[in-house]
Amino acid sequence: MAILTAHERVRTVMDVLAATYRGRGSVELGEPYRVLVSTVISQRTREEQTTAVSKRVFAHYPDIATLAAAQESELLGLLIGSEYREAKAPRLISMAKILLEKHGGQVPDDIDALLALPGIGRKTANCVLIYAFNREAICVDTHLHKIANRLGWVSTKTPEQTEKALKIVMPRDLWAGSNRLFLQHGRAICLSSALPLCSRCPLQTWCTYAQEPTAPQR
DNA sequence: AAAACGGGGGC
DNA sequence: GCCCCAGTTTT
Repeated sequence: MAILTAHERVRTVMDVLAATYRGRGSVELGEPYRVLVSTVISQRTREEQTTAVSKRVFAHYPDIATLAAAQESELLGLLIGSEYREAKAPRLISMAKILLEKHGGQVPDDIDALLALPGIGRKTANCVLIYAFNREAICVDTHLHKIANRLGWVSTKTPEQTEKALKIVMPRDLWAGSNRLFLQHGRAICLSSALPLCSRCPLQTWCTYAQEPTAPQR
């Protein structure tokens, strides 16, 4: 029996995920402004809420210039349903102003420029690189961090360490699509709580957590 | 590295 | 009422 490389093992598991969550493994590109803003809205926020809130926000502020000129109180109202909206509202407006003043009204496609924007951390910056600019990046959210550790692919404390470790273990062509795939799996099966639904999980045979559950990782 | 931030929806 | 959730920033 052939010995599988780490890349081959990871690919096998992600093929199963892609088959389980049809369509979730492919990357659909969007307009950079919309990707950036909807990704900020999505921070700590469920997908359904994100969709509804984003729709409202874009109806009022269709581009960077209109967002930069927004009244904070109005934006705050539109953001109801998105977590931490009181922090997000002023940051989104100041972000839009910075994009106008320092980036020629464009969303930068550079990780460091993105990280320098208010309210943009590593997770959001990588999401923008992936969904706005089709770059090969890994967007590590709580689900990917948790599941990569449970599967035994990495053994890391922070999302940044996970990103670095995954770039070694995961074949490059799977990086970008891993985001949606693991999000879907994390909210359906591999729950953050102490009781992930391992008995229903298609990855059991490859998973160290399913074989020996330990404290949940978030 | 850990704590603070902070609120809507589902049960 | 209680618990959970596509993070970022500050200590």
